[in-house]
Amino acid sequence: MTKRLRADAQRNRDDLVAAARTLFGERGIDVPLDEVAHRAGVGIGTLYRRFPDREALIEAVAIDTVGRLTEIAETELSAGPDAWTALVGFLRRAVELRIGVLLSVLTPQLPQAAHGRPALRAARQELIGLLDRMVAGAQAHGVLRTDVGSGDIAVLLSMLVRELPGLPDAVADAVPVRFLELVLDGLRTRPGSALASGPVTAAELVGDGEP
Amino acid sequence: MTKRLRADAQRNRDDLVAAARTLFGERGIDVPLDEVAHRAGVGIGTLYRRFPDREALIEAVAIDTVGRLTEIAETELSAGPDAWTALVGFLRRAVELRIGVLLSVLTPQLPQAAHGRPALRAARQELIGLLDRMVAGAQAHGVLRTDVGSGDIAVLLSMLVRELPGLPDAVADAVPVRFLELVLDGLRTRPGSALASGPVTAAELVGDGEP
Amino acid sequence: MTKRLRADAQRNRDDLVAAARTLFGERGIDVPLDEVAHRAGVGIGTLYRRFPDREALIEAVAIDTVGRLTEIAETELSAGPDAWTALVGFLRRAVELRIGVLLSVLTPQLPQAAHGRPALRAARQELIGLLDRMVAGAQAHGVLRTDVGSGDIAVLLSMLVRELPGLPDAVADAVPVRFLELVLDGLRTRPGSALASGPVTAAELVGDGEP
Amino acid sequence: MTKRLRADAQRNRDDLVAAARTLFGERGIDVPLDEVAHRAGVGIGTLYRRFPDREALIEAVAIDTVGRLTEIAETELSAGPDAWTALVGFLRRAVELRIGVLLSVLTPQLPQAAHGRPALRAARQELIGLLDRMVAGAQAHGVLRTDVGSGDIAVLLSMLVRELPGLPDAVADAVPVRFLELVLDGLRTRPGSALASGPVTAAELVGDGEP
DNA sequence: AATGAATGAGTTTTCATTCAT
DNA sequence: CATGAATGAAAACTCATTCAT
Repeated sequence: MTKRLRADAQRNRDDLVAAARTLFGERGIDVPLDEVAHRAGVGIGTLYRRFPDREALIEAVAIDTVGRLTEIAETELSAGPDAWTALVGFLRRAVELRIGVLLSVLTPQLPQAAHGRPALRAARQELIGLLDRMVAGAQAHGVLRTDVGSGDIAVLLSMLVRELPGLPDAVADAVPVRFLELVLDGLRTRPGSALASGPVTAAELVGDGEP
Repeated sequence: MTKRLRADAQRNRDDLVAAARTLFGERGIDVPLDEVAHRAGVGIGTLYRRFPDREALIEAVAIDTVGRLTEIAETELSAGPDAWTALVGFLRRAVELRIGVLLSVLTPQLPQAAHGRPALRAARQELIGLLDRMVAGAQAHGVLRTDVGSGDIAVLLSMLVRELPGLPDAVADAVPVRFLELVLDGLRTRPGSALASGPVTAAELVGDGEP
Repeated sequence: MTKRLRADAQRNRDDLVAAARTLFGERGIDVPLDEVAHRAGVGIGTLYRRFPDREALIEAVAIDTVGRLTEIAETELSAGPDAWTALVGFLRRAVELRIGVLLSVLTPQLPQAAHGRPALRAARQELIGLLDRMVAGAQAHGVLRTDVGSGDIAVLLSMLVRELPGLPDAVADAVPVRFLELVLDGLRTRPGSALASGPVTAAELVGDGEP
Repeated sequence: MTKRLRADAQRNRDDLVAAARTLFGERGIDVPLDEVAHRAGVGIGTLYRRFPDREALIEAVAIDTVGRLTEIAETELSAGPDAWTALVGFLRRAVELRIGVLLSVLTPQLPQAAHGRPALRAARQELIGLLDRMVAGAQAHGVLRTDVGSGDIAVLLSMLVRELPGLPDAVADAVPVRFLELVLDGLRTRPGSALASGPVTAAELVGDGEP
């Protein structure tokens, strides 16, 4: 890994990632980096010392986000009575916290190079493994329809938590949760309904090989 | 309305709106207006003569989009055997054509002033009326769950057709259709499942009075 | 001369000059020509048909202005009991009407070429002759100090009627008249006071030879 | 005030104001900001970092100018044997240096907001106080006519030093000084001559309260 | 290591001038 | 002749990135 940062430098780094996560969410991935630095309470020079360009900052936010999701997935899997309960719990908590945008949304915006950076690949691989376990388990129990895959779950989550700018606040707050429940109803096995195409696996999403 | 444009000027205007629709969709609402003009095959000056600023162009695209949706809704309502079939047809065709982004996504990005411009309000009002008819009819027939409203439909459509940048092409193409079917399964009346909050009407979305 | 214009074309031309005179005064010589055309109630194309470029329009306004001043000077000279009275009357009426800006202010802004255009030269020459008569006469009578010339009068007038942007309306209205009276007091012969430099003749102003 | 700038930044700022002062004078308030930056020897970005828009730069030049006038007035008042001498000295030196344009000319061109900015108001207030002292003193001694006020002096100065574009250089150089002397002759108390309207105070000019 | 100043390329916007209708 | 649409060069303004302090 990289050298351990001095304590204050580490704090700055964390503040920058937090500021970026918030502003990327609120105002889009194109916010002036000046503003990210300012919200983090540091100078623009400090931002650039820590992240050589915008891409590096995006990657850091992506890794941070994937990490949060992984934690949630682990907790739910170990706590829950079965895979479907864990999947539902995972989605509800992620939606609640509005985490997810970056898994498939921002991450792929990164230019080729960044895409395959080891740190991000590794973090992603771990999350994908957990998603696959939840999906496979829930399908084995017969409660999750079999024409969806872990990739569908990942995209779904990204879609649900993405900001829809301009909605009245009350609606914007309610929508992700409402739609998740709607979709959960649609995800449950039901006789006679089938999607035209086959399941999308998480691995397909990131263009890697098999997990 | 405003004075009728000369034939060639009208053609240019149409080309500009078409170019903007495409580019806004492909590359985001921030594309250089230069490129919009170039793709429309006119000079930048012509763009600015017709649309005094980016906002005006966005509004034009928004009105255009709402108009397309209205047409589809009218066709389906008059052709279909019942309201639910019309609603499903409407959503399938809109998703197929990837129309919808602007109803609740771009439109609200407009600054306050533009928001209430008569032309846009009027177009929107008409579409909302049709959505309400489809929703109310399908609920009367007992096939659409009663805890969703026309506003849910509008937001849903916007969400489904919004570009999720960075997905592999195959996935990006399949996702909106797959998810629509999933959600349609979730939308059908089913015993014992209910959303926590009440229906969202389309009127709520735009901050106008009652339907 | 140029060919006589059709009646409506002549009216358009006059309207354009009037609009330009007003707008040049109010907003400076750089107003968009679009606005001049619009205020005159014609299309921009019409403006350009009549005046090939901004310079030509300025020249037209200049000639128009010089003509108005000439008329006033002639009236005062023929009506007044003596040259000094005529001079005072000329200045008071010109200031009252806020005419004068263009004599030495706008005119010289014209590029070389325009400067010597026969029409403007001729008009100017005529006015200069009248100014010289008034000045020489008033000095002969011993009432006008002899260290000023007709050029001083011309510049003075231009200075007095020039818009001083941003003054409260009441002040802006009062100032030219107040200052004219102040200067008239200063212009009267008085023992013991003399300007460091000699009189400035109107001919010097326009860089022509002797009249 | 605002935080102290770094030494080199302060130097740049000063250079920018100096360049703007010169170019505004020579070529009008509309010179391309590019050229201001270039003459100051910095990039356009530096200009915009320091002055967010043209207006801010104008305000800075205005404050600078008012400050110079204040200095001159203070010197003359403390050095001179009496108020009239101080007033004459003040006007002669200001005219000599061609300072004054901005007091009533540029300053008021600023949009409403800028107009009342504390820094400019304060600087102006100080100068107005000095002008009032000179005027009142000279009138008390019976040498300055009583139907003029400090506002007349301010406007007069602005008028005298304003560039009259297009005059032959020799004339343009001589005019302000010549006319000042003429006006000084008109300003001296003289029996039987009175202005139609009352004195204009400097306070009236800027729309503030009483002197 | 942190800071914020400087730079200049990229965009937006305006407007004089030309030209098709 | 009149009109107003189209054009593109020029000026305003923003922001990513580098660098001196």
